[in-house]
Amino acid sequence: MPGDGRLARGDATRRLVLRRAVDVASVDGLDGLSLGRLATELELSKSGVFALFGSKEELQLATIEAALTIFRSHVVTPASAVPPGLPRLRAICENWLDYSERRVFPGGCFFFNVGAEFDARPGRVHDAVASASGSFAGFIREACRDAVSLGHLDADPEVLAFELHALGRAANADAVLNGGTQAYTLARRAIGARLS
Amino acid sequence: MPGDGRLARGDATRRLVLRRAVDVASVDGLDGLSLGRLATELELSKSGVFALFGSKEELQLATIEAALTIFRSHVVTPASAVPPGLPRLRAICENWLDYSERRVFPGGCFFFNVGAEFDARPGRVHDAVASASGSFAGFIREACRDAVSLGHLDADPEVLAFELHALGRAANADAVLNGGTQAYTLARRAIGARLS
DNA sequence: AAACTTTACGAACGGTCGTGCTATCTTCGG
DNA sequence: CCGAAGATAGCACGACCGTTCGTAAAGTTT
Repeated sequence: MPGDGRLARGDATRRLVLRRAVDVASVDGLDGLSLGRLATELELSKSGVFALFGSKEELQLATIEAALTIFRSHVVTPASAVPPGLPRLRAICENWLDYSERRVFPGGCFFFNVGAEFDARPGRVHDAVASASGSFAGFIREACRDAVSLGHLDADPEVLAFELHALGRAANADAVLNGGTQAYTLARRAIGARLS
Repeated sequence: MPGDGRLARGDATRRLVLRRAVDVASVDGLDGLSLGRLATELELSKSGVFALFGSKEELQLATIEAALTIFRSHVVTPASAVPPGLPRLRAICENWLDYSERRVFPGGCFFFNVGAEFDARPGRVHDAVASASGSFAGFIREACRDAVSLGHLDADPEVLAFELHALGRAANADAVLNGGTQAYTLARRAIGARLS
């Protein structure tokens, strides 16, 4: 019986599909996702993939959720393990730049891409993206507040959080668009200047 | 005879189509552009619109070119008219934030959106977007170099240019995704701190 | 006025999209 | 060993996609 906490068998296929879906979406966007393409690439039937999610929108939402899990495991969770204040703030920035630079998603930061894709469209997908993005922004903000209230830094925490988030995203954008690693170098220098 | 420098008369329709195309693309992306949709909305025939450009890719490239003209007229050209150094640098930032905040394109900055859309895909559209984005980044960089060499500021001009560009784009991204104007306020505070 | 080019249209094409239905296959409790 | 239930496949649908072709007006040139 589903819903009793045990894994349904179909969860294996679901995971397989979602793993591919996040990679595809990071390059071609959540609109670039297509049931037929996923099915062909994974040698499944289109209707089988469809049945796993029930609608394209549900597939998109599940893809966001899957990407969020990966993002958290690379950036948020390890940073939460280091002491609050400046050390944690540094860890967040460095983990995020690594996450982008190592291309955990082949198209660069998943949420940067789908955020730009859905920023001006209404609907559940927009809301999910905005919520994920806002949650990470809040995480940075809290770390900045800690660093300031612990006396590690002297700055307006709201502005500082905005700056750090901005620098990371710009590095991702420039590096993916133009290739090379210069953008990460610039971002690290700017972040370093802000966190000293 | 075409190509002799005079305007073909079909340019009126072409302009009409492109004006709509940049608006559509700023919200739904260059892939979200469709010949049929443009034709329906403008009460033209699909084949007529198609014939104006010859292929969808050419339509996308022409749309980028049209957006570039609008962007320049709002941001680059007026800033070029103010004295080089710090005044021009301030003008660039303020013009850009205004351009984003006033929604010259309904989906926010056109090049932010299509940059994120095509950053990881190869092809002529990617190259055109990268070139446009890089050209504006170069414009900021030059203004930063001027400001430093004129003694208006003391900073690494490369890093400063990266920071300013990053802050603007982040303000656009956050404001379009979440609504409200708080992101612009934060960006203006951060930019003001950098330019004093 | 005749010849020709430009501009736009309408119909049709092969293809892919998301979405239903129906059937087959696997799995597992009784 | 059987039957129920879930997972997957096969097939068909209507809609929309970019593209092609033939053609009818409108404008220009001779």
